[in-house]
Amino acid sequence: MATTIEKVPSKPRGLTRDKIVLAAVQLMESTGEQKFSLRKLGQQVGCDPMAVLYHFKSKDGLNRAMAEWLTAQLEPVDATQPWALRLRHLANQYRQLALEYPHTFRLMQQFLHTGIADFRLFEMTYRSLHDAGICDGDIPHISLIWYATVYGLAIAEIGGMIRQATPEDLAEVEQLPAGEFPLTKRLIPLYTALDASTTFTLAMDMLHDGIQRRTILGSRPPPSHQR
Amino acid sequence: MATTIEKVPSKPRGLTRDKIVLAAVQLMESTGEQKFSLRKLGQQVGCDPMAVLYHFKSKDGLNRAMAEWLTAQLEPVDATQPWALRLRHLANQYRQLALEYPHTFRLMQQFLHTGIADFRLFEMTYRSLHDAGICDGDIPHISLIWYATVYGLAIAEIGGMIRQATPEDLAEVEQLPAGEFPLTKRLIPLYTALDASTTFTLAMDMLHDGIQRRTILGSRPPPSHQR
DNA sequence: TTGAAAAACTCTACAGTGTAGATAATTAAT
DNA sequence: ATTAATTATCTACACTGTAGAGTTTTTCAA
Repeated sequence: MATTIEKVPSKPRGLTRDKIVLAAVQLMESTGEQKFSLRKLGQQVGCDPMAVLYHFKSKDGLNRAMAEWLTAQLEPVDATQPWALRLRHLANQYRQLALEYPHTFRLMQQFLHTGIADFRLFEMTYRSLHDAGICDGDIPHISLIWYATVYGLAIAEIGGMIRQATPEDLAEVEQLPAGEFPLTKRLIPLYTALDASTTFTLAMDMLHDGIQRRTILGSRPPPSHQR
Repeated sequence: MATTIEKVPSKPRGLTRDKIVLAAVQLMESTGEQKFSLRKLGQQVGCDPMAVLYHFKSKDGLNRAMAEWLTAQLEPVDATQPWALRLRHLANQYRQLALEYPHTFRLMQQFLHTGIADFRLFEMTYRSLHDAGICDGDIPHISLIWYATVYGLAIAEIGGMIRQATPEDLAEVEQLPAGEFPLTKRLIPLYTALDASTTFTLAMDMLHDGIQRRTILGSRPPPSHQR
């Protein structure tokens, strides 16, 4: 069933897949996922809603194509740079993409295997980890961890988990019983000045340090988790 | 607008909120988010669909309550254990929850602030990080990173990103041009024996090692990221 | 016990959704 | 020019969340 190369059946005239996808992404970002609908999309691109459904078999198919488009926006990293810089650059691209297309980005969670663009990115990640000195046996685990972390951070940010505390947050914490939540009460003010990009950078630095530590040259004493 | 303590308006008879939420979670897990509907839920609990909407103001409100219920399933960690064990235990609980309620778990992403149950968990995390020796100024960043990572890993697993490679995957990679994807082709067989729980454990170990390294006692030479 | 206010629940209706199936318009190929 | 295929539209259907009015049930004071 392999989703190999789609044999483009020669598209004569009218609206192309690309135009529809682009309009779909724009609509998705301006209305949000809830309000998004095929009818509105059809109205936007000036065609019957069913035309959209002809090009992509279903709404699901359209969503997949949108995710694929997003993935394609990521540009390849410079292979001459040191591995850590490459991963940092790639991670930042993911974050930027999430911030620019927050609603569409969530689709990337669901449709991970969107096509060949993914393999391009995987290969880049594998290459970086290999250059870092990670042995083949560990690369699958670590590349998955890397992606899960980047996605997790990006979605935590656009989902509102990583954000500055609002006055409402402060008021809410204010009402908590002091005895049970001493640290929450002490720390909540620090959230008012939180910088999300700092959080992201710190997270990736910690992860990359951890990766380096798993290499032969990376650590003086072998890691030896205490358990 | 603080979501403080809901003043229960004395529920006389019939179906309680709890029963509805429980049935909703079960329905969500048996049908998936797409097929879930208020009408089916009403049929399941034996009442008019509008009764559900009376107790929770909207479908959104119901979803929030479901997320809240999930959060409440997490049991407090033993405060006498060392900090790393506590965090590990909590992380594993999250993972187990995600594996048991994959569809409902995704709602937790959207509705992070679900009530007081969250603060209980936050306080536990803060306490662990504090006991680890993290200074107050770093705790917000690191606790956010911790949650983003745990969520990211859990959702990557239930979303199918962290999984063993299928024969279809192998066939798909087989067709890639060898020149451009040497590592992908070399590594893909390793995915057939991938163990997701190992990946999860490794990720959390790396994160916790990184946390320990950020403490005063944790590292011989101060981290000093090479850039 | 009675009356009335409040709460809990149901009914009906409506605008909006994705999409199957038949139809029409356009393009390509012989 | 006549097919045949592709591309786009139209109609219809089952289904969705929910507003609003109506109905039942519970609570509680006189």
